[in-house]
Amino acid sequence: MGAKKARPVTLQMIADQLGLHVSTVSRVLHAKPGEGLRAASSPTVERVRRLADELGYQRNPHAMSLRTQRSNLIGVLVPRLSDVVLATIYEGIEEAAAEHGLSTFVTNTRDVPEVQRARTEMVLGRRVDGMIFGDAHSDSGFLDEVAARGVPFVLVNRRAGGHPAVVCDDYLGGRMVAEHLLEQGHEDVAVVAGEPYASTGVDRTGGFADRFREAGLPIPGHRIVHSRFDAQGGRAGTERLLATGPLPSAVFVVNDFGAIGTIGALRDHGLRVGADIAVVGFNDTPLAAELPVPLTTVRSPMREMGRRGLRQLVRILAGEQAETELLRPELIVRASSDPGQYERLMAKAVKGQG
Amino acid sequence: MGAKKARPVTLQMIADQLGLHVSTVSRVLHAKPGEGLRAASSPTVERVRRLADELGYQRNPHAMSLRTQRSNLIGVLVPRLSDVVLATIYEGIEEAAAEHGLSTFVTNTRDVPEVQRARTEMVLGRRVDGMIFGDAHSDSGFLDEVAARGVPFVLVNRRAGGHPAVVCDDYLGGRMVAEHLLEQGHEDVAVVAGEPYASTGVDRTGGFADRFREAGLPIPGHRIVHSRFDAQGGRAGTERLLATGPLPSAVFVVNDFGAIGTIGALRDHGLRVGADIAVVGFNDTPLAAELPVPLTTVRSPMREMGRRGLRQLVRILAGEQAETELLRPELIVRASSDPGQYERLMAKAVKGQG
DNA sequence: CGCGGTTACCCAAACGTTTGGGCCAAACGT
DNA sequence: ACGTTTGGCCCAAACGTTTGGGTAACCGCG
Repeated sequence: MGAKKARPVTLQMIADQLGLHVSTVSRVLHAKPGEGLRAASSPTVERVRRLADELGYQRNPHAMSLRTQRSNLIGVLVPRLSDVVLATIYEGIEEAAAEHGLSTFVTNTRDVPEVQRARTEMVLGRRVDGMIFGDAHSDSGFLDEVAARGVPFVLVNRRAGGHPAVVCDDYLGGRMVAEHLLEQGHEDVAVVAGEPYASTGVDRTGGFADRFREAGLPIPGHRIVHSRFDAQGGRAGTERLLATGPLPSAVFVVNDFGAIGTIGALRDHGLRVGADIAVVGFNDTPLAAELPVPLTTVRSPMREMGRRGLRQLVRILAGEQAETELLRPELIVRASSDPGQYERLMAKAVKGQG
Repeated sequence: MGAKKARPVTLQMIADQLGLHVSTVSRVLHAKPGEGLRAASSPTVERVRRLADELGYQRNPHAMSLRTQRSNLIGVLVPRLSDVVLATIYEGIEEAAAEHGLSTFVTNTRDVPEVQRARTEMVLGRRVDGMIFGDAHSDSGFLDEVAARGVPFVLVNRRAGGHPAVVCDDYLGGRMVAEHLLEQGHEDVAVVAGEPYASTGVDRTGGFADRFREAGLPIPGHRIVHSRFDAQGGRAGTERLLATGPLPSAVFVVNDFGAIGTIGALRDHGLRVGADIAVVGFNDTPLAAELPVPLTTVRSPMREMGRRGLRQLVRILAGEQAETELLRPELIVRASSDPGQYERLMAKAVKGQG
């Protein structure tokens, strides 16, 4: 392998080759249109530009960051990237970051407070310009501390303590689900509400419960259980629901992956989702539509949330005021809670078999 | 907001406060055990250490990288983080990186060659010490170019062109699936083989097909279709399979998410997975077990793959020889391809209903 | 011809580290 | 007593940029 480790080309090299001073080259290549006017004559500019990309010049970001005290780096904390919701939000963040010439730095905290602290320090140690937290805990004084230290940041997906955030209107989403189930005539419903420290689950549950209360059907406490946000969590939560009292006619799981666990648990109990019991999820994860009984769910604009989160952070970095954004959710009704669709599904199935 | 943006503490500040020279402080704080012995007297060392963490000193990574020409940064390219397989691998990478004092830098390429190139340049522009590719295309001269430039890298998940890689033994995994289906007496099987440029799908299909050929049951070409690696891809591939010729008795989908699409398509055709047709996936994604009819699949050590990938890269960076690793897969038989389990499932269901 | 204003540059300091080489004094060896 | 070691530190250069401040040459103008 003739793998030469050629020393990268620097401004100095370009300057020497052209008989110019390094500062001139710097201005020619990097000065913003507004200020670099008197940098060099246009033939010189031409020569510099040509040589620069002939040699494949790439600015050394470390030198630049050192000098300017700005790294163009953003730190992103998420509970876990293997959660498709956060992964998708991150895709949005990264996309938008690239458009702004920023790079991102993402790390998993598993929703463990000590890890959040440790990773935050680590990321800050990397001298990022700002942070995006996708793992905010609503109780968290931690974020207040971070804010007090003057670190610019925004929250995405979950809100907390009035810090600038870009989230889905989870409360509204919850109400939409309630509205839908009420229309279907459900009166005895249950909620698998997710982790109590995450605003997502709490708000969704809140909107849902409020709407039912308004309909004169308040949801009793034992019909609301907390659980982890994954399939195992949904399964465990559902088992607890099934263990206490009679079967509800519908269950709202605040997250699609949880809903899959719920579906598994119901199946184990011999219950047919869509027929014996309605199930509704949240997020409209790609596989919701592909499940054997397609899942009713609320579509939240995940990628857009990431994009806007980054945009807000950029505004903060520019010294502007950030504003919390509430993105609009959309209810997607499928067979898991719609007898009409369920019927058609089964009809097709029977025909296919015959 | 009393958000003071205190200038971070530097070696210089510590040195001044202690009446020492900055180089002494540097050696005290950062010299490796072997070489820093004669750096300072132990009382001095004590004083420096104490003051450093009293002031909360954090080494400036940009200055350090600039000086040492080493960034302790690793660039990671994946097709998409919203694919739980890659996300999990990345979790492993990140975990291991943290243990080695490295930070990672991950970005999505959507398997689009131009994006791969562009992102690679971008990441290299950030002066990473090495790269991990999770999106290798088997045809790719691109990786050869990268190697020729002397960039240290390893591949994970997919192998290509003899470059150092850490992958699951996909060929063996495919054989295991074939073995299992042969035991169940299947003679007419089909494969949804994924993207032709990804070694994962190709190898899995290869192992599967070889085993069937050895059993005297070669798989005809029209029984193997290519498709994207997600649910939509699985669905589309399956539709094509169903459109051509009689129903196979089993279908091997080289990826769990694809399998979900397959299940959706079969359901639309009125076919009961596990009864009318067997389905097998790959990767043992968390939801495979939770599906209404639990999915037989091959467990691949994804997180471990990430960890080992990073370890190999570290070895390369240390000047050692990297070696390609083949991780052992494990067959997980569930109801989607096991009549016994399927029976029990249905029995429970009926009992639950009664 | 002197003068103000451009134009087209150069200079040098600074950002915070790391690191090879000094230097001085004390301890040691003979 | 006199070299030699070694402990404990300091010096200064270097990494590649950015940026506020020159300055020399030239132009137009009165």
